[in-house]
Amino acid sequence: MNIQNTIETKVKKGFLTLYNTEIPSVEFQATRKEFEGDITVVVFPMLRYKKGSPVQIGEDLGKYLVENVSEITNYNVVKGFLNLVIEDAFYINFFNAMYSNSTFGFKSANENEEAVLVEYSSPNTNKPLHLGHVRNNLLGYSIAEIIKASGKKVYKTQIINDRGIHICKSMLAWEKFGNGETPASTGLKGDKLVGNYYVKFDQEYKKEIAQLIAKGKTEEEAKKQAPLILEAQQMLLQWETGDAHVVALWKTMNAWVYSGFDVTYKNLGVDFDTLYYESNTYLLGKDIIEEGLKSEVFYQKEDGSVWCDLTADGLDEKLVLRSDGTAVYMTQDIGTAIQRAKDLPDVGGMVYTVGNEQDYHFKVLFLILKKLGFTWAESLFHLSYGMVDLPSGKMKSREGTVVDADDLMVEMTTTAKEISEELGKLDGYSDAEKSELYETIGLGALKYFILKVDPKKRILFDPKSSVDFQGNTGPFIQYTYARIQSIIRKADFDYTNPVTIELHDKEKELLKQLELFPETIQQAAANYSPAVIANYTYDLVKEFNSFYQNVPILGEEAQDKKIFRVQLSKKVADTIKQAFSLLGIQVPERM
RNA sequence: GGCCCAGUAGUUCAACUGGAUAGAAUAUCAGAUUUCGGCUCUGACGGUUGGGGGUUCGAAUCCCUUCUGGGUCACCA
Repeated sequence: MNIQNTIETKVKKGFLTLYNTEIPSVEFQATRKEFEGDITVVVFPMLRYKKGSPVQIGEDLGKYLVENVSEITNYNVVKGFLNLVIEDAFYINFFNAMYSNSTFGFKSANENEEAVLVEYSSPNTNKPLHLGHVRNNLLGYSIAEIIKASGKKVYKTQIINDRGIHICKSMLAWEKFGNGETPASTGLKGDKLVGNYYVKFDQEYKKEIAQLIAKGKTEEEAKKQAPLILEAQQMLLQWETGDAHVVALWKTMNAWVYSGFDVTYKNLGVDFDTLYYESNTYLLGKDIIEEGLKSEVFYQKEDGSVWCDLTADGLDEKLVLRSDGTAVYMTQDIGTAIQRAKDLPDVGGMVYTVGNEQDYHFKVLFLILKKLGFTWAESLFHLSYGMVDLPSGKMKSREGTVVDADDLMVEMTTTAKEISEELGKLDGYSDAEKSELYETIGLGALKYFILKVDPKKRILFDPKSSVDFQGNTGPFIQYTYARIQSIIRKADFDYTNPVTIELHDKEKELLKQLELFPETIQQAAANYSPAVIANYTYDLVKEFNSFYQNVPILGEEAQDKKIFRVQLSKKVADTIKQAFSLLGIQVPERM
């Protein structure tokens, strides 16, 4: 069924027949546009097994293939590249086979295969989500969808960092300065309200520090002795001992934040299958330390602290338990990973979507889990991504230079509205339909802009000019989709049955691009890169636009060709939709 | 300072993981299309892949070295 596999087998056989030598594999690539042919065999690697002129070997193989593979009609050799021409019938058959397959390219989850857990988002509950979280969420959601489409069961999860000194800061500031404000009384989103008090704390704290310094303290002393920070620390202790008042306040304020996050997640279009709360997991991991000590993965220092020596692996020594017996971040993460493997027994691998500033942390975490001997520890992946910078520099939440996630989405939607109204093709759309459309376009632009870039690279985000609506952008692709829908609406004849025609060059190119979709999904999953999907989709759209410009569709006179072209257009539209669903981007019927 | 990541047209990004003359978009310029939606298409211009060595049939990709930018090296999370 796959032409490449067929050819590979034949090439191997041909090589054996011609030179009496076996070759383990054959290297392929798409034929460059300037040469005749559809698929290319690279001859150079074969020189290892049979010395000689690559051109001669190419000629011999080409001749053999034309004689022995019915689908190959012609060949030519350029340097060490053997270009093969595939007959139209092969592409037509391929098209007819996949035309009615609505999940073309997607593999359904194999029950026997291990599931993958994808963690993303994982916010603190003391402030709203910002642009950095947006990249995290989009990446995490998208990679989960891609892995799912590649044929694995996926669980989406996040760990909510709902406890700790940072939460106490917001709580304390609200108690002191809040006058009983609530989201209901202020009309603010819960996460925004709580975030304001986090900022408030910092402002007041700074004042206190300044006062103490004026009284002759050093900065370091002042930071440690300011009454507010002492109170916050006190509050954290009370929380840990289960103080009724503090716990009640904590629950109330966290509930506000969660309802705020829910709105943001819904607008972003992301979701989760399971949730973990740090307040439930922060004590995990200690018992593992005991076991690790017995199996000598860890060792104890004289003061009682426990360490893992990773110097043999080129890393440092890492603390896993404090001398007072309390846990550190690493302890928690070890415990949480193990807990998840217990909760979801079919999980065989985990993906952590976390920024690249934690590269070292995850390297250490994975190594420790391996040393502890967990089988799934071999399949852990840190989906590390670069920062999102603004033209004005880095985002700092305390300095108010963050781009808020909610504001950003509103801004994108507004821009989409302005542009769409200018072009005005929306007669007959209700206001509700219109605003839904603007959201589709605005978010499409944002998501595509962020996802088309390799995760590892940092992004410079200019809200004003970076998000374009032309060229390699989400709206450009959405537009192409909408235009195809327009054609389909106008196709008022029966085009359901398969036809056989002679292919136009543009049609053949489009079919080749469609054929790549399944392997593109696999590649994106293997590389943990939504960018692979984004770029594929863009290439498909470009190929379609070229076809659209050069070949009449509804205007074609020959009935069979007309039918085929409508089918082809429809399949392109379906594939765009499928591909975009992997990026979490919707497509409009009209725009 | 040690370790990690990035460096590709003016700009934003690619390059099937070592393959052909490094490709798109954008911007600029020139054209096509009274036609299925003028958010379309076709050209032109634009490159010492940060620099220098090496490995081989062949390097943006692998190795060494060097420069620039970022991150990280807490009994913080």
